[in-house]
Amino acid sequence: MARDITEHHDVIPTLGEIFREFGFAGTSLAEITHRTGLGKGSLYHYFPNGKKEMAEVVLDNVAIWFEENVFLPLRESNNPKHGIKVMFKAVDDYFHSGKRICLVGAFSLDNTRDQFACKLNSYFTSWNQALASALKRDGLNANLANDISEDVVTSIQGALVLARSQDNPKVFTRTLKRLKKRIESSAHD
Amino acid sequence: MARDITEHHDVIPTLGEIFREFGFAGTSLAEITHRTGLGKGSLYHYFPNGKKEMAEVVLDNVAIWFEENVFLPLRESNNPKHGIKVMFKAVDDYFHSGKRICLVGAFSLDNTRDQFACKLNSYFTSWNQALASALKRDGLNANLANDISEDVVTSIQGALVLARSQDNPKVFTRTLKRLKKRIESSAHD
DNA sequence: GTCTATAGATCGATAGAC
DNA sequence: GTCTATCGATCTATAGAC
Repeated sequence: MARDITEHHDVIPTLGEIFREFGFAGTSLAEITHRTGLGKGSLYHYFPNGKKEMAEVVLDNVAIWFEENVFLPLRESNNPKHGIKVMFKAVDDYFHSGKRICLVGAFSLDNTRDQFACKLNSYFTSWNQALASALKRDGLNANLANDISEDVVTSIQGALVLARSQDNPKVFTRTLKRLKKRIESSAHD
Repeated sequence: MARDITEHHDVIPTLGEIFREFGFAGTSLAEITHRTGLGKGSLYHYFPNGKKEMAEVVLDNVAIWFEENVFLPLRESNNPKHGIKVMFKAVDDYFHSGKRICLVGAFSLDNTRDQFACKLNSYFTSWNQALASALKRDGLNANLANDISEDVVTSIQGALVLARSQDNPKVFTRTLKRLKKRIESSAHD
């Protein structure tokens, strides 16, 4: 685990943005020293296991953010409809309305996946289960809730891919709108 | 453009699989020489511009495959319903029922995107337009056709991300099934 | 703690023999 | 055409001064 770097609390988000931009394999320590302003000595002081450990810390922080801002509201909101609304707002903010990619999705696609398999897996599993939980509490039967939940999480990931490939964030915002509608209309089935 | 390599027609698919496994930045010429059995001299003879040109040729081949096996049936099938059926079958085959990722999607996520922006963009645009065309000919109004088309292409990409991250191809096959149903039911609105 | 210097491996790409 | 040898750059990681 990385040492305490509370004095450099801004380093972790920066690392995240670098990994988003270059991918794991494409990120070099030279780029990291440049963007963080920290020399290699400092970086290895905080992250003795180097680049891999930096990525792990970043992924942990992503997980914490989603746990607090997305999964928890979905699981524990008294009003599940409100929890879902919170999710959509948080997701739209987090991904900058389609201009920012999902690090977990990006890491999932090539063989860097193998190094972080557990974290990547649990991110999507947690999201899926939390959303399904909210949908069930909202009155949907288990099968339909799981179905819609997988559909939503899947579509969000795909929309981030398309938005980036087309350089058009609106693909993402359109998808979010479509998904909200689908959830609303499914409640009346 | 790469020189004629008809005598090594099996090299391009191999290159594709390597890029799928390691990503563009993560693919080394050492790995390529190892997996293709060709020395660097041969590789640079066929691909004077090196790794980037190899990726371009691979992306071109992907585009050709989808044009022939997916986009063309969607656009020109006398029976649009049949064209859509062909699409789902071809997609399921191509992505090995969720065990194979989409190279275009993978290249879209990090900054390798910038080098291939045009090819990545046109892949998704062509798919979207071809599917929307089939849906319109099947009787849907333009707005709904575009909506569903974007939904389908997006969901397929997302499903490939999730299937890989969860190491569970069934996420992909479930998604295809869901999308087929959605298209069927939308025809009756 | 943070830096510079540098090791040691690997990178993409080229040269030139055959 | 295909290979080996090798260049110069860049990579991750470490060592050690301060």
